[in-house]
Amino acid sequence: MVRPLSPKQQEIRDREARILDEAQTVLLARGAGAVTMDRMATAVGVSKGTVYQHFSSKEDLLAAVLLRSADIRARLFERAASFPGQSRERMSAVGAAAELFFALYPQHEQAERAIKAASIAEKIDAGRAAGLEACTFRCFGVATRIVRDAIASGDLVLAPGQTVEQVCVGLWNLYTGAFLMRDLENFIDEPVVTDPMPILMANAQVFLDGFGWQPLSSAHDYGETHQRVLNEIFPDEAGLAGLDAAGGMAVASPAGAARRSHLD
Amino acid sequence: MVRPLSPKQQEIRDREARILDEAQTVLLARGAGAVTMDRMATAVGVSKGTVYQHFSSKEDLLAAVLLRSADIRARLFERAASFPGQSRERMSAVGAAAELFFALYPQHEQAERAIKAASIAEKIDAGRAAGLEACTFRCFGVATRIVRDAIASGDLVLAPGQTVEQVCVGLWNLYTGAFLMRDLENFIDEPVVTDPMPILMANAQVFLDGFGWQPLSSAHDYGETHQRVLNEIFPDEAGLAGLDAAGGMAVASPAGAARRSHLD
DNA sequence: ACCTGAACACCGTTCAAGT
DNA sequence: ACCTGAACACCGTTCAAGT
Repeated sequence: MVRPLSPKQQEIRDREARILDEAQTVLLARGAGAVTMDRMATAVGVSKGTVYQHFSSKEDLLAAVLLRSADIRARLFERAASFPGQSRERMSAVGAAAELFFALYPQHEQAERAIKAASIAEKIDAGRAAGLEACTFRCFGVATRIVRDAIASGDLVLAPGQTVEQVCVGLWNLYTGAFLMRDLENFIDEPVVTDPMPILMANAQVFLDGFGWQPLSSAHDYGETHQRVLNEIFPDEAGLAGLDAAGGMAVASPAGAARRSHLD
Repeated sequence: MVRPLSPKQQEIRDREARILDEAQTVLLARGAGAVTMDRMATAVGVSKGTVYQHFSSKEDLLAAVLLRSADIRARLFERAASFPGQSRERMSAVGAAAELFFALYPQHEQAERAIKAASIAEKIDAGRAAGLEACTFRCFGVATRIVRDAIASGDLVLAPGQTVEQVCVGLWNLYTGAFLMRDLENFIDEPVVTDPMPILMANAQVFLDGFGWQPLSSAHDYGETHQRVLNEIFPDEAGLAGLDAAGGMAVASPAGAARRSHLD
């Protein structure tokens, strides 16, 4: 494994990275529909046939792009879980990681959905598909361990019939639902909702309150925890994402979230 | 308005309905990607040009299909809200309506997302686009009124900073997140989650518990309410959807939901 | 006035011909 | 062994020519 690559191998490796970078850029800027094999080929200065030597289909190329960001997400989750604090603060830190990831890669969820809908599995390299699933598992694994810690420490007592999985799935659904609502707003003149993101932060806490996970949001300021997570764990990423880790108004506290709506 | 249509007008109307039916069928069976203008034209026995006299683009055609089902969803919500019972039971009835709709039109959310992502608004008839938004507003309106009733009756007391909109958005996010997770499972060999739907029912109740909406799920069997809603309000639709309104095992109670997972 | 189907542009994918 | 670009199939969209 330590053997250096031949110049040829190195060139091929570089080219693959350049294709991935280009695809990532176009994906973020203009969506999965704008990632065409032609565009990738000319942008990188090779022929279409060469692109197909790296990726067996357009879906496979997108899967490769998503694999990189899915791995980043899993790392963000893992780092968030290391936040020193009570179990519920650590889960909130994972929530902050999820928002951070969405701010950095808003197209991820949508694109993953698109390639899965469009492709009979054979179009995607099996290793890549497995890798993508593995990243999701890592994210669920992080959350699962925090819930277990909470139970072990007595912060959380599940009612009969409630499961660890249920807590994780609920949070996941709440977040993905909000993210998807958020990027739907891009295409609508009159948005249905004021701004989904601060509402999401507040609702995640309401959900955990529903399980009786201590300390309840009435007894602890999770908006402040969120701020500390950005400052202490993700200072660089929060800056990149424009989330202003320096504190202040940029991130609303749950209590201040969602003040008005044209439905009220 | 009472004037009868000329035979020609009638023929055109019929043809439009047949195109919509065909598109609906293909959408449900094989997804938005399989709805091609060619297929629609030959299925209905006209030329492609004629299809374009009815719909200005593929996205416009899909929007017309979605408009019909969006209207059905809004009606389901409105009927659910008429369930005779306490405010939280009525909100649970709306949840049942949402699940029913998803069972009947699993492609709806996904397809609405697809046309909005793919189209610079001009590709969709303005009236249709407005109609689609109006249906979403009707759904939020139903939920908003129930939350207001709950506050008026004292069943729900919002904490400072919490809003009516927040409750509705949270439920909407939880449901759409679960639905999207559910139909992602179709494309994966090893699903991440046992079965998202019973977990969703349980989590919606946890979320409402988090607001302290009375009676809490510990004091009332909302699984039974769900069953009654299907039996009394939606007997026909539940049959169509295969949800077995007759009661029994087909719909899990929150307490019985989500018993095992390979992460546990 | 309405309908048809050929024609065009675009994109994913393949492969014979080059080096 | 690797790369190229012409060629093919498919799909959305348009429009000149028919009725």
